[in-house]
Amino acid sequence: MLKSKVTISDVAKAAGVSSSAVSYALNDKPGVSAATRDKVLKVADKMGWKPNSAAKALSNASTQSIGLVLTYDTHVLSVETYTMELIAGLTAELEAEGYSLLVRSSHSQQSEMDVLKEWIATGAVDGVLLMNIELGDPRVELFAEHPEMPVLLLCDSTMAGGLASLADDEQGAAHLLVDYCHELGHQRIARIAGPERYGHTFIRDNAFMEETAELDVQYSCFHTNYSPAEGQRCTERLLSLSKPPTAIIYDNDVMALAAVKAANAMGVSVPDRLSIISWDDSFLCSVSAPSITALSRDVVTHGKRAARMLLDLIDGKQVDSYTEEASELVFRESSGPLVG
Amino acid sequence: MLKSKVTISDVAKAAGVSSSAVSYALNDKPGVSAATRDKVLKVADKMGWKPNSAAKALSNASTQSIGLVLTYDTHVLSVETYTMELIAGLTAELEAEGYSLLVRSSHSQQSEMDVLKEWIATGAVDGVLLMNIELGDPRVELFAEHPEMPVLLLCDSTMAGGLASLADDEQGAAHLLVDYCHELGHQRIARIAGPERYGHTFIRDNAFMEETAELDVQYSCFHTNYSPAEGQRCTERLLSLSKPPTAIIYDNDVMALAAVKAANAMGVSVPDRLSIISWDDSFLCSVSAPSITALSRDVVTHGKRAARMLLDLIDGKQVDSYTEEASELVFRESSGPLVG
DNA sequence: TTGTAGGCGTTATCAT
DNA sequence: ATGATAACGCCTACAA
Repeated sequence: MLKSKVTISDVAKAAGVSSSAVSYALNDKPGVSAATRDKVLKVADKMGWKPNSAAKALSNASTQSIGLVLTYDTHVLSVETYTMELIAGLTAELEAEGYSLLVRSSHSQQSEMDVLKEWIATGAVDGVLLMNIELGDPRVELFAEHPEMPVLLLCDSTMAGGLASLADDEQGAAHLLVDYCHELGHQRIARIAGPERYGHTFIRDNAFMEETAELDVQYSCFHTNYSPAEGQRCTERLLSLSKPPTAIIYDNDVMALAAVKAANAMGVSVPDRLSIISWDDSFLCSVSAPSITALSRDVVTHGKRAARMLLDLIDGKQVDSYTEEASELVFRESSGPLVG
Repeated sequence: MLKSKVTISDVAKAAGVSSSAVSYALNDKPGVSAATRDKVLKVADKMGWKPNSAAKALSNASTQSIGLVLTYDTHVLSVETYTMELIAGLTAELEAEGYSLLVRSSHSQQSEMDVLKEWIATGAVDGVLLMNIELGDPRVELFAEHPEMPVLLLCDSTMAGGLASLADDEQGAAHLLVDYCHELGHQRIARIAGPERYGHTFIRDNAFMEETAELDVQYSCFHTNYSPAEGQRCTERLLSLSKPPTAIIYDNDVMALAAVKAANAMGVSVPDRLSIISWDDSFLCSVSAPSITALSRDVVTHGKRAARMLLDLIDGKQVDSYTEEASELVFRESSGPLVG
């Protein structure tokens, strides 16, 4: 029966060696003979020794954990699966290194800053992951001032202020989407975007303007708070125009779903008169009727890569900012050429 | 400019007092005069002192965190929002106490056990939350053997082996569902359940058998892996019977959604010929066409209560097992009396 | 009321 | 190669 409090000096006593010999043996470090190492390992195993994380952290300054602050309100969390998939990817990759994910939630930007400052000051985590970077985000400046705390930003490198970042290929995605609409013959396309303050919205906005200008396609854009209600409202507004767009791209899936309903209610048939495309793919897109064409990205893999990069940063390795391969478009029933 | 490494003795030196005086002052403990306390607090604040979490943990045996192991595979995580909502509730409640949620993932029951044993042995967390309890779950025994580690089980108290638990009112929910179907005039009802090994499936099975027997309603049940594919398959099988059920209850929403499609494909109109009800409510149920009647529970609040109970356990308070109020049924388009 | 000293478990620095 | 010993930062008897 293993007692739960076996210390390194207990093992040392039992094995008849010093505690430093035990430490070397258990950490696979030189400075101890093979015979001693074997004996120590055997004894430690039999006694059920496990390293005390607090003591290790105190002496090492290594907590074996990375920090993530959740800022989404619960309404969004109960609709979107992005964060959960990201966490799944993160923890899966961290698991292999024995790392944990330390999660805190915050109800405001200020309280998130407080948590981050606390982490920096107390060393409660070995590294930090930042998501939903905004334009002029104070978090970027905070970590720029504290290079001792490894940090990875999930955003375009142009917004990372020189810090390491991991981004989706928004430019490539915009190209894919606009090209697809253009090939289907759509001349007026619109986009219902997320909040303007988010960095990735900004990047998408630029990319879309460029791509549509290139192909000489008419383009308009509304910004929303990602809610189905706003998705519906903007869709109705666009469809009421004398020359409504014939293809609309939505920055998330719930707005696209709301749009399908709105179009139906207005008697605009999808996809014959209107193509609806979602920037985010999810189960919702495939079960919707009609099912929704969507840009699919592998969020779990994204999370794994983020964890890998952050672990490398913690290891002191050189880590270059990275952009994921362009997502792929999953063709479903909600999009097609104009009919009639 | 605050340096990030301010220790308690730095503050003591600056304030011209001893380190113990500083400790007392900062922790609001007696043993120091009001004047000294004020001075210490002022100096500590000016120097930007923050307690080093590792040192605190080492001397206190308190890590200010609770542990949660994610075992769901990524496929399930990308479809269900339950876990994310639970995490949102947990972290929201923990936030107030300055606690964090420590998340690990595991790919097997064995690896989850390893993580839990590690937590118990190293004291990496102050308490543990266990979800998806199975019949004869080894985790229950593990924590029964380690009463020094506070633990809360999200399951019926009958499966908790004497440990503290927080449960949904499955009995009440079953009563609600069966009663509703019976009042609509359904005489043959079926249930497409989750995996038989889960404790809550077991509890639901029993409750359903009792409730249907009570009202003399014919009842049959299939167990699945929660996937839409199995939801579809079981639905088709049931609808092919010479005397098919006229109401089917699904243990989760994605199966209910798949069922709507399956019924449509077989020419069985919903709800005129078949009522479809989901045990779990989510955004999916409201956007489905037809929208799906569902049992709605507030998972975020559930998570908050779980965190509260676990914090109380950590505080050494007496915590009684608790069962949430029965969920409520949200009436939508997929259910109704038999027509024709 | 105050300060000193010892312990928490580990790692790192010295001697031997 | 090995074994004392000193950090790491905090808390808490205990002594002054």
